[in-house]
Amino acid sequence: MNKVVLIGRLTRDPELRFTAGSGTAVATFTLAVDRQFKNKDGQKEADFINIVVWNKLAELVSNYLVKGRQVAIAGRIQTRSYEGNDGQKRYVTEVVAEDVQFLGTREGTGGGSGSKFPSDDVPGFGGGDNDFSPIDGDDDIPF
Amino acid sequence: MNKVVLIGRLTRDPELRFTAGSGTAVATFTLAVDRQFKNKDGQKEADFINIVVWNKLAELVSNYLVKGRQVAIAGRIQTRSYEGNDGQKRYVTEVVAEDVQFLGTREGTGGGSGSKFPSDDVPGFGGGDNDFSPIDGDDDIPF
Amino acid sequence: MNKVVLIGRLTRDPELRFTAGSGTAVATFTLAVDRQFKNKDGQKEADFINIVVWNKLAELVSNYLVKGRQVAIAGRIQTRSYEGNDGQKRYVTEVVAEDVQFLGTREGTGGGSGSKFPSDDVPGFGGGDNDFSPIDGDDDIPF
Amino acid sequence: MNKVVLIGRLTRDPELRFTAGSGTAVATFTLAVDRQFKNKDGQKEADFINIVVWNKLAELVSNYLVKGRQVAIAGRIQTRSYEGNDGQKRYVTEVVAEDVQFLGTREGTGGGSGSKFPSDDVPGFGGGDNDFSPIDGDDDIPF
DNA sequence: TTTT
DNA sequence: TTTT
Repeated sequence: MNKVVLIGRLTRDPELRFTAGSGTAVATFTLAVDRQFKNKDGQKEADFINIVVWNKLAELVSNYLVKGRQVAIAGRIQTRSYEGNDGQKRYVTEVVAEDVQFLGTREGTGGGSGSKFPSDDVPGFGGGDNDFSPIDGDDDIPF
Repeated sequence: MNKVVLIGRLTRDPELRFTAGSGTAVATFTLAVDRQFKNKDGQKEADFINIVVWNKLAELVSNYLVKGRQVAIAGRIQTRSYEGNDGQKRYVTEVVAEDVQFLGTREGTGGGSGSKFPSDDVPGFGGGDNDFSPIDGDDDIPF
Repeated sequence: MNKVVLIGRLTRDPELRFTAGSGTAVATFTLAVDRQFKNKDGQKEADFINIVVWNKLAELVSNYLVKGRQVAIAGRIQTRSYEGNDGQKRYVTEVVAEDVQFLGTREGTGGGSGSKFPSDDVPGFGGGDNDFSPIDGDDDIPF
Repeated sequence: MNKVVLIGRLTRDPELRFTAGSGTAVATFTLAVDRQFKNKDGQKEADFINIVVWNKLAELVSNYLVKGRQVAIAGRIQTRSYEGNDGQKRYVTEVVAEDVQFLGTREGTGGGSGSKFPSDDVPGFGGGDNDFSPIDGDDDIPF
């Protein structure tokens, strides 16, 4: 059992890549998730959580999400390791998104890098309450 | 919104420390969480997720959990950064446990490092279905 | 372990009551949660889930939420039974909300019954990303 | 977004049925989920949550789970209505299980109705840490 | 109608 | 009795 639900805002536009082997689409971005309580200095803080999305959902995400956009994500925590430049083993913890629900509106985007948000006529994208199908990816990871 | 639920087994006995400032108890351990699907080579894999527990729950965890023990954890994902030995900024992602439910029995422990599991007479520890109160910690982190 | 996360819209304004014994505040409303997949007739459906909120969070909810407002809720499933008018035992399943995060903006409210949504000056209510503290209630239930 | 995670014990053996139309398998049972806190009388209470499982997972569940068995369930809350015997509309809230993870051991079963729990040799059933694939069902519901 |  |  490994279940995660997050609501936050993209800190940058998603990056879309494709695996070397099968050309599977992978999108990555970071989600800023506000903490529930202020810290001892009264500051509101956030956790910056790396998100990975596979397949068709990766393409949707990279087509329609931009920096500043608010989303809800359901998925699982995944850990990986890789060799650092210094030859040291590094460990990475990220969230593999299985569902992504767009929240808020074009107005709430925060500007980012130009509106890639679909018009209200795009089928299935009018309400900000879209929920995409589960995906999964087992390919070599291009990052 | 930042919610996590995990079921897995401790890869080692918990480590218990205390914050410099207020002496708040903090326990840390790693949870091996089996993946749902085998990889392309037919191997069962696991994610190794770092868990942090604060206050009274930290003491319970370090008193009663040992390597190999199965637990369910509810909490939230937290990210931190620190200066590496090489002066480089490193990022850490971990799960702050707010509830811990002990699962399985002494038999299922896998041995670990001697039985610290409480006898069935210890009030509130008989069934493997204990659920502890939420805790929170905002102190300086001693690790 | 009993954890729920929902995102949906209020089907009506919240109802606020107070327990007979201690005068504890309890708010109730129904959340329409869109299903992920259309049914066999191609219709989008929703689940209509009864929500119960206690204490200070009940008052916040009844002060600031109106019909049509989108929210994220974290909590737990609770079952109760009561005697029906016909003397039959009836069973109720509802979600006790422990956190409520307001989503969307005044514009997204759908009007409902007049704007009770707080102005952007109200401390802690500007962004639609407020998350309130856990609450709990063990009083006699006035509904 | 509609996500649920529960850990509890079956109050009875699962019931297996098949839809009229396509003969899809559906299993139902009730899960007793212990509450985290005792009530004002110091009693430990539980919530009794109805679970519905579809397709191949329904058959696994009905083959291997018995009354008393501890499981973790991930899924979603679903509401339905039906006509009561008195012609009145009744509302039902239940959890559609998408993953089921068996917990505990044969010893922890509580007997129920004879051991249907698979031997440790059955592939994929040795550890009590099996996690089955997501399923979904959209058929007419035979209950 | 409820489990350990 | 249901929301957008």
